[in-house]
Amino acid sequence: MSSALASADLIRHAGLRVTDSRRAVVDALGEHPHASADELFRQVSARLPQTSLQSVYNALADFVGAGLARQIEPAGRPRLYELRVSDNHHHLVCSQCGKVEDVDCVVGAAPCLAPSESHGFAVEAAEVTFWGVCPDCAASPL
Amino acid sequence: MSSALASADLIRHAGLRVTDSRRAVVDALGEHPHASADELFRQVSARLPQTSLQSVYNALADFVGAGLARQIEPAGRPRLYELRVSDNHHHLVCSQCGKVEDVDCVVGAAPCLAPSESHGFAVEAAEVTFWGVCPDCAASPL
DNA sequence: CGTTTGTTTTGGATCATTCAAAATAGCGAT
DNA sequence: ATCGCTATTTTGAATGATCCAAAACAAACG
Repeated sequence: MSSALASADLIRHAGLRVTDSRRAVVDALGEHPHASADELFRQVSARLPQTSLQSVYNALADFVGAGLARQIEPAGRPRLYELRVSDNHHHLVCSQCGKVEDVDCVVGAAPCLAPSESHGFAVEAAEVTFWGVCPDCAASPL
Repeated sequence: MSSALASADLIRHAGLRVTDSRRAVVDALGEHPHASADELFRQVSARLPQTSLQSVYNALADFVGAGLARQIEPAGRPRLYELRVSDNHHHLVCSQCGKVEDVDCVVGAAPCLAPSESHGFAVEAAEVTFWGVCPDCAASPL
């Protein structure tokens, strides 16, 4: 398997020490993009039972700090993490089940980065969240 | 003063009973758009000391339910409330001090509502948050 | 003015996240 | 291979924002 090596390299190249729990978190994130700390903890626990939730939080914070992961925070939901960091994409969230899909930047280049009035702010980023109902939830009315 | 009357009307027309604390919350929201429950509680307490934080939460939840107020939730910050509900505008948040400004819908009508791929979702809304540094924070480096 | 029903209060619970100190383990140098 | 330095993990507890539920209270209608 090359994925074990790959995750180690990702971590090392980010300037972090390679540990079992960090590898497990990276792997879990690869299999479950848009997962919460808690979901990742459950995934990691399956293979590395001694890992603590706190370690998952630590790893995620380190990854975000090192630019290896990004976090998103849909309103009213726990923070989610993803490995896709190199591009500026947005998210589509199911308002019923919380499922998240990636959405490429909407209108071409960077109109996302141009509010009509900037109130003197030095605008650094624009975050777009689309809310809707996913196919599964549309099919099974509550 | 007409504002006391105005807030009562707003509340009544939303189908809610008019109470001192609700009026106080509406008034505080008028003076402090984009305020958190806690900030509003402090404002309200100044004039109505017996009011509880829970009542402010209750009032805000009722307002949101009745379409009188809207809530926004900038990542990593407590929920904020605003009375401006009739239009679909967005927000510009200072990443340092948290100050929030309104921004009218960016690209004209509703391109905000058109993600490039919708993954089969029935898209209902788009939420845009611009992050930047406000003039005050730019002037006074930490 | 009394009744009904919605609202407020009080006190506590919950969830996600963070803090801090002690124990442990990478990994570069020996 | 081992040492030692320092980063990381663990453990246990704390925090902040929000919500829940039952009892006391009050607005609005007749």
